[in-house]
Amino acid sequence: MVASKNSFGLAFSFNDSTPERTESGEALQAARQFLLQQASGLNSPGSNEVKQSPVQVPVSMAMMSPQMITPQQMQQILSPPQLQALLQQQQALMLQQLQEYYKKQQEQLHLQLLTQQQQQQQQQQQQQHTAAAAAGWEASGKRGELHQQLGSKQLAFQQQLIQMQQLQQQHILNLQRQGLVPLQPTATMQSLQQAMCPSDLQQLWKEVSGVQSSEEALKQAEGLDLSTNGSNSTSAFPKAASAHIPLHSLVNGQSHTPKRDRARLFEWISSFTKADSGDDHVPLYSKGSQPPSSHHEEHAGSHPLYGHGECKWPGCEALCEDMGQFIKHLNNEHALDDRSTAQCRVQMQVVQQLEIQLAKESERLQAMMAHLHMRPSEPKPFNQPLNLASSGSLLKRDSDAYPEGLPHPPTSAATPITPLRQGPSVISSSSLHTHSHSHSHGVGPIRRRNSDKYCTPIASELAQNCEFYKNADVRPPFTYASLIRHAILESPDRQLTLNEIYNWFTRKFAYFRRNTATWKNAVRHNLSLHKCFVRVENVKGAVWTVDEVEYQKRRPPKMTGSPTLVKNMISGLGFGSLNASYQAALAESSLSLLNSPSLLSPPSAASLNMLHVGHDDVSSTVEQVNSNGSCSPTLSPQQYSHQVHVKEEPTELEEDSRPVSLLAGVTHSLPLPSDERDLEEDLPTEELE
DNA sequence: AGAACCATAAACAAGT
DNA sequence: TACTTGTTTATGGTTC
Repeated sequence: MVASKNSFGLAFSFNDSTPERTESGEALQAARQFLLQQASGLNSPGSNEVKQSPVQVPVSMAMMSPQMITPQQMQQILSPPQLQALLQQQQALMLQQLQEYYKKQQEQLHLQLLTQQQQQQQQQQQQQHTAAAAAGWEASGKRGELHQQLGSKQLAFQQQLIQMQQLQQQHILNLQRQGLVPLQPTATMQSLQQAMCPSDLQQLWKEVSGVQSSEEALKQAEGLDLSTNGSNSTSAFPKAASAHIPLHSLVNGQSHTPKRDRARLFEWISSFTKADSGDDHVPLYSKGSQPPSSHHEEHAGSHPLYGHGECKWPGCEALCEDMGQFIKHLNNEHALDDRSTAQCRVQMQVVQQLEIQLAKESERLQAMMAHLHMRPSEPKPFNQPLNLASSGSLLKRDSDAYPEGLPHPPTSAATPITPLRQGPSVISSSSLHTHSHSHSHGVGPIRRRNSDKYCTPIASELAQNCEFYKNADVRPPFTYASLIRHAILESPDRQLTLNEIYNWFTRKFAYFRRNTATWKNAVRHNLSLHKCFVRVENVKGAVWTVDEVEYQKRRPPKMTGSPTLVKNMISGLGFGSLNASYQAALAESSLSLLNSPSLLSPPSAASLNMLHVGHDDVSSTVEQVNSNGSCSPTLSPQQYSHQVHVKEEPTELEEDSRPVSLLAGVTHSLPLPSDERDLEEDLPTEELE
């Protein structure tokens, strides 16, 4: 007997053979893959409903293989606004599928209950006849015995069912935590409630199952430990459902679980947990990577509980050759009894709980997006159609397609093939590179190549997204060495003290405002390790300079020219916990790689258009990012050709430069928060409205 | 499998 | 003494 507590605090227990595969990380990965599959598989056969989604994913994303992605890569390859765009698309997809899933479950419940109601009536009639014919004492005794056996089975089964439901729920929670599942209390919850009215279902259940309600089953059904997700929510949940059942009762009940049921349950659970371990299956659904709505049951004459030749009753999966056999199976194995009704109850509560959780996570997501300035550019719901890759307007879009004040969805190296919905890749400094935007996002050949020798991958990326990095806690897709070099070259004297480098990091990147010990150590480590960084003694101490020759001697990351790798990187998604270290290097190099005309036939990302072909931000100069953090064009560092000399006190001009809200546009300003929380508090809440 | 690269952690020393 | 700065080593992850 193993009682464990998962990462979400959901207490559940398994018998000895508990498949402990629901590691959250794997689940997240599976969820990401699922989302990507959904995003890229809109045209896959069978996804009839999803296919009609107005949300579309750019071909550049759809063509990518989702299996080999790393979320961190995705985060670093895609520019932040592109991440946002992709996220939104996938959120929309996920939302749709969630809704369909709920509808499906409701449908299943309803149909099953109706079926059982009929069967119940038949059984009652038969029992009446039997009781009349046989000795009343015998008949009732046997019935009671059978009932008891069934009840004990049910208890254990229900417990495991609950656990399974929790696993199921956790998958969704994971998705939600990742921000992959958009939760919009308004439209979403309305539609969900339309699809699933708890009171109606409860009433329906009462009508159908009023005869044999097992008290234990009820307790278990209602005893789901909902503390993790409903603890602080004002849930409209039935009061009984909020009563928590002690863990030991679950455990005790477990001991009565027949082995056969356990085995089946484990099989069923495995169908979810398999996805966690990297399978290309969807955790949310019992089989395959498509939502249930896209399977056979959609066909005429099909049954919501029947698909892939097997029964889809929770925990069953009995093989049924045809519909007739399935109906028989349904009536025999899933007749109206305590177990079935309890399962229905569980299912109802799971659905209800999901709704509650949906609302909560929706609020959280919106708060997160508000904090990150990731408001969708329009007042639009997530499932608002995004610009299509084939949209010709994209190719013509000028910077004024995004009026000032609106966030300019930036492009990034992640969209080498087709444009995303973004126009200029500038988030905040829309005026900085407008001249290049006008044509750069067009088809490949028009890219503005090296015309600006100050445009390096890191420089252009930072120039365009400096406000984003400044405010969003997103790890910049560059190596420490590149960032250090950039900081040094960006300084007027092309030299910085260590402390000034620190300040530059914290100034430019919200990400580096925490874990200071870690990244500062890394900075020092890089300064010492790389020959390209030269320490120059000074009157005031030591400053660090860059030896460009040495810097460019660095061996470029070997991923150059590997479309597969690039593809995999691009197809990544999410903000997982994968190794972020090498991702930066890869992303960094990919920036330049993607600049290759051969790979960028239709260059979509304006930022790409300014990239060098070098392996890194190899330009010996630095682009227009001003050292005061204003991202405004300034003198080229090359104009500061004088020799290294004593540096002045670190300029804190940046403290005065007010980060521009990505949402409000460049005209707005916010005080630079010393802490992300400050920023969050400062954010106008209506931005996400 | 190994090399190369990168990030992270940590120990250590010298200077302030 | 405490902190900063700088060096070095070790480890783990990734890709080619």
